[in-house]
Amino acid sequence: MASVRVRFAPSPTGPLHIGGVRTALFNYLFAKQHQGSFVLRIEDTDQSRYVEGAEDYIIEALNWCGIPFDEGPGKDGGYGPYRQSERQSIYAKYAQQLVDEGKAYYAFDSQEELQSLRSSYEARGETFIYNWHNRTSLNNSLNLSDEDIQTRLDSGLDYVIRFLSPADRTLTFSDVIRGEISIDTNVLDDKVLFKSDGMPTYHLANIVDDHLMEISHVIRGEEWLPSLALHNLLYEAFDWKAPVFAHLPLILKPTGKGKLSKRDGDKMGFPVFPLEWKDPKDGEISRGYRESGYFPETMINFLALLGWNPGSEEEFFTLEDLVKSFDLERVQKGGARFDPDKTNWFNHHYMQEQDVEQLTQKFWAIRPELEAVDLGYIQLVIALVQERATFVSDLWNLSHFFFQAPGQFDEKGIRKAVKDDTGSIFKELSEIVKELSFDNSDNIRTKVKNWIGQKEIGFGRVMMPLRMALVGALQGPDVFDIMFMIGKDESLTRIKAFAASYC
RNA sequence: GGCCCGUUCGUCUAUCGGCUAGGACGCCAGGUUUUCAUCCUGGUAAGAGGGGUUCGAUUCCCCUACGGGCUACCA
Repeated sequence: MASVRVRFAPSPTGPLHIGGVRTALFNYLFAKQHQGSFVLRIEDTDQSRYVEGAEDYIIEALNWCGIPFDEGPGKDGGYGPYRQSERQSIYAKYAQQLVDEGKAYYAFDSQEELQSLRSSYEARGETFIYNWHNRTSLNNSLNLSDEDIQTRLDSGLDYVIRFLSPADRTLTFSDVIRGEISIDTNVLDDKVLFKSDGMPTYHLANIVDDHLMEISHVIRGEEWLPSLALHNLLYEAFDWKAPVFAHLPLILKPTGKGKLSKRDGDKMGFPVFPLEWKDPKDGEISRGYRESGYFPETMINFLALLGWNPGSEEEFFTLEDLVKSFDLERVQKGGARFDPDKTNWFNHHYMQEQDVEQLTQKFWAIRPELEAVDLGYIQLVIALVQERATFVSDLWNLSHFFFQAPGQFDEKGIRKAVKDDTGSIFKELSEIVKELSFDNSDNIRTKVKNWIGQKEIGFGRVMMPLRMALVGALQGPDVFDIMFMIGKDESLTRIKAFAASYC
């Protein structure tokens, strides 16, 4: 049995968006599951759309997600080079072969001519299609003598090579996800295979490279479905065995119409790119999942479940789990709306799985005010608030009072917590706390609770203002854990400061 | 407009002719937390419409509607 080889073939025209990441992920999973190879091929045949830095971005994004390629730029697996711009010399030969065999032809129509033809058709409410019904009246080699063709070629006239689409055939081909698809070749156009700038179009380069790179399965986005007929016809024309095809559904906007776009993220406040991206042209910055505090595990998990499901009720999948469970045939046919809420829910889950020590490091790294604080102390704090956080950036809001006295006090909390007798209660409480051993939080808890019990004033009368004094708001972990952490002196200081301002 | 693909709770989805249509996110309620969050429990909510086929259709077929993609010398 031939080995499995799949490829992810993005065009370096900008940052990779999460739809692209998912395509890469599904390719990766399929390859690993079959002990196959995951190839990265850069489809940069359109020089005008090339964007500086996009290729590096793609590679970094795959690495961050934990789905590195086995073969690709800088990682030769014997099928390189992996940038189509570096394979330019290969394509002309194949285009020429099709011309020689009468399966393709030279076309000399200028882009302006074609444009005006399209416009005039459109004005009549029709669509211009360059194919069997008009190719004999257009400016191409089908209508010229061999000498005329040669003269034109020799004169350096611009030309493209177009595929000669067959007429009156009904093509049927299969897709792993969608089953059988059929199409009438009469509606196909004579696609340009080779451009006048000497570069192949996507269609030619794609087929030639997939063949030469011995790609066994093509897993790509649904936007390529309409090209499947052409691609099959090309395999047939070259007499090559076509790979197995699988077309993935698209990722749609959370609300409204259409596929997910960069603008949706800006508008609704979530990233659509794995990594932050700065546009080299206008300097515009697009948010990235990494920079926004999402874990790679989150990315992988939510993308995997967008359009695929295991058939069980499990929701949490690591990359290793996915390699085992993934099944192309269980991929959804319809497009899936992206759900930012569920993505955050996944991140909360993976936050809980984070190693406390590493989490402490990450937290410490983004909070300059913690520079001089003992890491062991920070780690104890993190352990106390980790379950409440969704992002690393949440941690400060959840824990600042462990490191510094509250700078301001929540007004609503004050109204709720402070009563007429709060001042006298705090006075007495301070005396009690002064005598307490702060060896552990249980001791503080027991003693203070006993005292409240004896006083018969109700727990809320003490606990609420105490929390306000310590935290600055009616929130946070257990009050006695906080007291234990910040220590006796600091606890007393905060109680005193609070009493001075609010009692 | 033409071609192709699709259509189960608001969202992601299970169901491969026979169920009170299941789960998750969100939302709501209750419990825990004498706070907030987490967490736990419960609730809310769906088969686009119309025809067939069948003893029986969410499931198979057709039509319509709606959604999506493509329709470049872009990928």
